[in-house]
Amino acid sequence: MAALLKGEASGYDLAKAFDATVANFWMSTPQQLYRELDRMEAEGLVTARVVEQERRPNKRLFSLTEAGRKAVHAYTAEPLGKPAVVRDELLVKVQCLDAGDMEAVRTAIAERMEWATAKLARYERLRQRLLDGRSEEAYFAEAERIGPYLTLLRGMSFERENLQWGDMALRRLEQRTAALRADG
Amino acid sequence: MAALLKGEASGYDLAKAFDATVANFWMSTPQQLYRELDRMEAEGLVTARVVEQERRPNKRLFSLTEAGRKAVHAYTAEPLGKPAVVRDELLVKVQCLDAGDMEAVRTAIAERMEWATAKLARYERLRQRLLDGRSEEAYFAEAERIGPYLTLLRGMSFERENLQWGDMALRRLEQRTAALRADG
DNA sequence: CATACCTATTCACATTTTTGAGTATCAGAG
DNA sequence: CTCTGATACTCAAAAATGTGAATAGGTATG
Repeated sequence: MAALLKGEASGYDLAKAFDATVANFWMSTPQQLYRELDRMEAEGLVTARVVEQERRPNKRLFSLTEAGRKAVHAYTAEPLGKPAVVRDELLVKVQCLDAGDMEAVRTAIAERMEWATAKLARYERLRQRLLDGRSEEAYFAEAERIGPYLTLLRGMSFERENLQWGDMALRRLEQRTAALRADG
Repeated sequence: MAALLKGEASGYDLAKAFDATVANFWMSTPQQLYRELDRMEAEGLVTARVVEQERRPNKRLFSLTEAGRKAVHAYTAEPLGKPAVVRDELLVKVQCLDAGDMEAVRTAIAERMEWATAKLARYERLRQRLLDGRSEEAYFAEAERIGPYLTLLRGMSFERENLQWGDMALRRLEQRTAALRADG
């Protein structure tokens, strides 16, 4: 979770930033964040600074300590435990499609595609903001941090794949129902 | 979990079949399977049939009941709760790459690529087994069940994307270290 | 003939994740 | 002036998941 601390931020800020940037490969609820932050504070990896706000509830701004920075470094160095965890209900439905409600599955795929389109658009906006007018080449050469950009690209390619696959699947299903109808 | 019951099978069989076919979008431990099977038996969605084996421990063969079949149908019809859950440690490391151990992250990406290659090969073998000599066109037209084939294709495109992205990322990182060295 | 791994399942426990609410303040809409 | 919604958290409890080992016979390897 230390992944998200590249600047000072409140738990609330993080929860939102999460959605925008890392939701792609890691999901989380606010509760989890706060718990982790508390834990990390106890371990001395982050420090909290309470900011009194006149017209808002107080918030705690967290920042990485030297120890935290080291922990991040150590984390990246250690071998990765598991390859990846994917859990996609849509694909479960597609898997049982032949014994299930074909029409509903089709709708579900279409919905997923819409959703992917929207996400792709958001990613693209974020990407343009990161690039800030520069070419990708220039960005990779100049930018301070390229990690987030690389993960963003992975998220984009994932959503594009979703779209392509969905398109293919819908076409195939249509062909099939047409063929089956013709067959009797 | 009802997703995997298209034929009679023991818990052990399922656990293995899982790895081969659905591990792609759903992960599970044996315990979870057995627990779910017990639960589903209690709910009447599956029936168990004990098979005595001379030279092996006895096993219970499960099959879907009519109620189970209906439950599957109902499941595919209901709207999907969450889009998907991805949780990839590699991308977390890539995200912190700039504050972490660049060399280690590079190794991790390379490892992931090897792993993806292996997985792709297994998927391809499975695909050939499903096609069984037929063309894809023919398969979609004739086959009894196309759901598993569609999810398999999704798994394959996912791994291919992993490879492409990894390749790109490694190239960029190399370029960058070269550029930074030249810069001082 | 010892060793290790495969079948087939179960148990107990630990950890994680999710769910759903509760607290409190302020801004803007109607 | 009330109501909704955003900010900024916290708590308790349930549900799901994962860990690690125990059991117990069989089969293949050296």
